[in-house]
Amino acid sequence: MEAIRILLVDDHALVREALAVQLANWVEFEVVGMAEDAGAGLNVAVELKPDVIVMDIDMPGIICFDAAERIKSRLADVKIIFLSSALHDHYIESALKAGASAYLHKGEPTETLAMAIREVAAGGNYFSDEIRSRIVEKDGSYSLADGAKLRSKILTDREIEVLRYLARGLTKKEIAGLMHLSPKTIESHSARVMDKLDIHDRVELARYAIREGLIDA
Amino acid sequence: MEAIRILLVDDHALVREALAVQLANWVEFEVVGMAEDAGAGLNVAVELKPDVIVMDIDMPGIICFDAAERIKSRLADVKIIFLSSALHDHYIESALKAGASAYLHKGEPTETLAMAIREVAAGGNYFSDEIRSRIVEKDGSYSLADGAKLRSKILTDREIEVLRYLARGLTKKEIAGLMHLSPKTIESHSARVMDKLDIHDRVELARYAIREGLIDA
DNA sequence: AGTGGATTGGGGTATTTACCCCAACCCTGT
DNA sequence: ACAGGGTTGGGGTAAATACCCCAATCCACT
Repeated sequence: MEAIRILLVDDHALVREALAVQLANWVEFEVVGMAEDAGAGLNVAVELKPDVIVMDIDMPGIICFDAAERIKSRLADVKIIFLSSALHDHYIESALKAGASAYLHKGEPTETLAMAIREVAAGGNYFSDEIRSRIVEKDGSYSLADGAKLRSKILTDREIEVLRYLARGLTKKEIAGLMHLSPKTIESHSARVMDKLDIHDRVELARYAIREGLIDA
Repeated sequence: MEAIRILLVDDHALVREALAVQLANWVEFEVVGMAEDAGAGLNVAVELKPDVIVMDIDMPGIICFDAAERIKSRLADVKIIFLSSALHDHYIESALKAGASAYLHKGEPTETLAMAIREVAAGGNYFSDEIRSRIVEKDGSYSLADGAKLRSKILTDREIEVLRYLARGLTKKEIAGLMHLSPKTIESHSARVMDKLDIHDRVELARYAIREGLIDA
């Protein structure tokens, strides 16, 4: 049996190395490369063509989902496993949209990660229990269940764009300038975002955006 | 030579186990226990009396500094090493006040952690370069340098209290009600906080409070 | 062809914020 | 005894926010 070739992506050298050593306990795994951010992960991935990419998401925004999507478009066969300490619906949804084969909590023991790797390498999926209860399968692809969608009420692209500016403390006038729109339009988007999220002031909005990983604190 | 007995505290099972395996590469280290949060760490520490405690700080507020302080008061000889992916002045200051012997960034390679462990076990200290530039030594104990203190300007108790409410999105009127004070007083505190921190809107204030661990996102 | 959602924008208003001024009071340290 | 910092509050103003109303455009879906 051939080894499952693994690429690790995590911005913490300590965690990265530690995971690599851990996975070396399984003879069927071979960690062929590591990268310290999603961008580097993309480059290394196309170069090494691993079977499975284990990608840590937590800190620096949503670029990892972006990178994952681009990786999948170039290497259709690669399986992506997301590791996270947060289980926000937005993360889960983005991961699923990016074509993740697995999503698991960092709190799980290494055995679970090993199982997930074997599972996805064989063409399957793995999702932690808390996540499985929030997603639905359809034609072999997964998406957020409606219940969860209601919780992470679906914001449109434009709304999310405005939300990110709002949550960084820009005034509506400033945002209007940046987006080449009327302040009144920003006002409209802002009001609809607040309505959808049932949030009624900017501070709560900012905290929401931080929790959902839309911006850093 | 006797082994250095180590206790690992990290809320991610994956990271915890991975670190343990990593440290097993050094014969002079013995990981005698692990805990998944600061509270459990306190209990395990008094039970096992390790030489060194490696404690991860990132997520759940400031309890770890609290726990660290209590551990130090019960086991004066134990050395505490903090791991963090953030280098906020408030964290550093809290860690130093709690009696940390080392503080290092998670981005460092495992060798650096090993070095730090050896160093503190021998009675020394270890701080990453970025940190060493921000702290000063005095009579064997360390504290934040004035420059850094200027950046994390010293807020009074009352100011911090008001800041925490402000950062949670309460209006000044609501805060005044909660604290049995005039809205004008809250206004005064708020203005002084913004002045000291050189922050000019509530959203930035909230993000500051979240970064500093004063509130959760 | 027509419905609906997304995007864009305007009018108006009440509340809240940020910022300026000022001044008591109390407590602590010299 | 006196200075200085912390805490408490007031008056006033300009800006920003939250929230209500409404409507034109455009694009996709059936």
